[in-house]
Amino acid sequence: MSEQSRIWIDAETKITDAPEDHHEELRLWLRLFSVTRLIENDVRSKLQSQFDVTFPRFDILSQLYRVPDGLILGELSQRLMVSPGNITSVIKRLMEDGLIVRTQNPDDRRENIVQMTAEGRAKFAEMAEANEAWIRDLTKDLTPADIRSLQALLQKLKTSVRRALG
Amino acid sequence: MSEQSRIWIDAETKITDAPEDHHEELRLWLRLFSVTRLIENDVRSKLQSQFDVTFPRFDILSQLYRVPDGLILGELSQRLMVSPGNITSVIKRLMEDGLIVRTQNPDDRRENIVQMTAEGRAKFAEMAEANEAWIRDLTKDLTPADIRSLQALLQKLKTSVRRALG
DNA sequence: TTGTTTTAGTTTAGGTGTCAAGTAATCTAG
DNA sequence: CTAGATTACTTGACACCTAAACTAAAACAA
Repeated sequence: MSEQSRIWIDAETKITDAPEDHHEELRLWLRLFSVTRLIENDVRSKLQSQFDVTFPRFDILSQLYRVPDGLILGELSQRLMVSPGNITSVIKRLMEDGLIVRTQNPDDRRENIVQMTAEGRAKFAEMAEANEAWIRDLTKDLTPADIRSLQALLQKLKTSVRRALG
Repeated sequence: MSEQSRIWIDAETKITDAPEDHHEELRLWLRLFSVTRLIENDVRSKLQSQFDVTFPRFDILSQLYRVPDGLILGELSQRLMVSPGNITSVIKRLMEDGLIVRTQNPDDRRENIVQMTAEGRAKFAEMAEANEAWIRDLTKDLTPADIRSLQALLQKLKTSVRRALG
């Protein structure tokens, strides 16, 4: 097998090509997963090389950027869909970098609010702009109508998943 | 904020609701990412609790299942879109579990072919069936037409991404 | 009030992920 | 034939990630 042809093979390429509808949902999931990973890998490597920031840190910053009053750690964990135990350590490193601050809520000392520093906001603004340009570039073969349709269908899928999860 | 309302907030919910088309691509990516993570988290936790297998191991097994002759490590790495260094350690553990075997290619001793054992095939068949049922359940609010449209649009997106990546 | 339960976050153990540097085998140009 | 590339894979350092067990604070209930 030539090197050139191998590049285009991935997780969803090789499944049985049965015309019956029985496996279409699985095929859909495999494609969803693979295209997401493809984009995520590209974004991650660009964030790393151009801004020396990891994808998870960027993810946290983008949440906090839109909420100047900050978020409780648990809220952050739910929005990012990652475990609470994970947030703890990533937050610590972002604090060490001076990009966010953390304050205990005096009215409920269990809660800790994190928010961005001015430095964090400035750095994130730069990254976000680049990120948006990357995404526009990656999606440039889609028409506005494609994007609207995809958006709507993904919303419908998400609703379906959430309903199934109870 | 009530607990009930918080559950439904996540990465793509809170972005600015500007009606201009300028941020639609980014919004699309955020939704794609969040719905993928939602499904992946559910599948991972079910694989763990019901079969004591991790998502990455399942991912490797599902590739090997369809290729009885096995795959070279590098091919596996490309298909799964993960780094070669990663494959090494996951493969080692799958071997220790007796689910796969590894053979050096005598014609090119740099290459190592991995393939499933009978035990691996049997265990995977069970998991794959459960997995397909989970996915059907998660997607059950989508019509066959929805699924076909999504499939086609994701294919178009993937082509766009691949073209952009060169 | 006081004992129980719930909630917010941390810690630990272990698996997964990248990148970069390293090794061994093969290829290739001269 | 042989020195320098290239290819396949491994290793090590470090970052993420989850689940489960833990601590501390607050809420609740008798």
